[in-house]
Amino acid sequence: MNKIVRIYKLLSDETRLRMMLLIYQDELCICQLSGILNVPQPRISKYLSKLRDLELVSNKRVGKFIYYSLNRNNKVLILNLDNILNSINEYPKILTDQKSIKHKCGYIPKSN
Amino acid sequence: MNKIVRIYKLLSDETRLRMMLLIYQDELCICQLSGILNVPQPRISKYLSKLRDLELVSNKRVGKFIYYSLNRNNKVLILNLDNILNSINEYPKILTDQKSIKHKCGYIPKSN
DNA sequence: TATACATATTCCCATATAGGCATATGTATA
DNA sequence: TATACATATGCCTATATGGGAATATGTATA
Repeated sequence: MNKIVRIYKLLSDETRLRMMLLIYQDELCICQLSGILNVPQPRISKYLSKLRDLELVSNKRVGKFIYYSLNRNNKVLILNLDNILNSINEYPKILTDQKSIKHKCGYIPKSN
Repeated sequence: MNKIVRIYKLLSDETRLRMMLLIYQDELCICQLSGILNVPQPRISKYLSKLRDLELVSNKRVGKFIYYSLNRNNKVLILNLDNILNSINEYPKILTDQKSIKHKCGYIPKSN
């Protein structure tokens, strides 16, 4: 039960949850996440490292940037994120976050 | 997002999660939960009070005993508990807990 | 109404945790 | 190879949090 409990713990913080939803939809670099969520870079970096510990994210480097995205291999996580997205109208912040993804920072679309 | 985040927080502790699964299946009094989970009574009582804060449990008094059960009105909570029960074989502890419900303490079955 | 038992709450402390700041590491480019 | 920028990590502190022990509250019954 260790893993599932740790996943719930990661979900139990609003900013981190918003971040997870962002990289569930798109691959984003830390500077983008930092900008969208208005949170200092080291904090984003630490959040991501916790996700890495549980193998819930992948990243790829493109030049100076490292693009993070959420893995789809964990049922509990996906179940919960999908559930939120399906009721996105109940979560205005999430809606706003999703809208502010486009064209920021050094963003390079997925086609790369 | 406050409520959903608080629910994840409640789910993010193994003992509390086990307790929630128990009262999702049956109405149980605190002494039973204390016995099954091997956790002191005041702690169980505190766990339940957090669930009460979010209106996730109901209780009814029968003499000296107070029987608690989980409400079914919160989608996120039910989604996650059902998910665990559907994969119960991955969680041997939960399986054991469910089996140890019967005939303990002053248990009075639901027919009351 | 005294006693026993179930549950709730208060108080207190040890521990964990989050988050800031500084800095290290890695990469591109002038 | 020096500089600039993106990201990761280490260190430190304030704060939150969990949990224990004691005790209060509520109920039944002798």
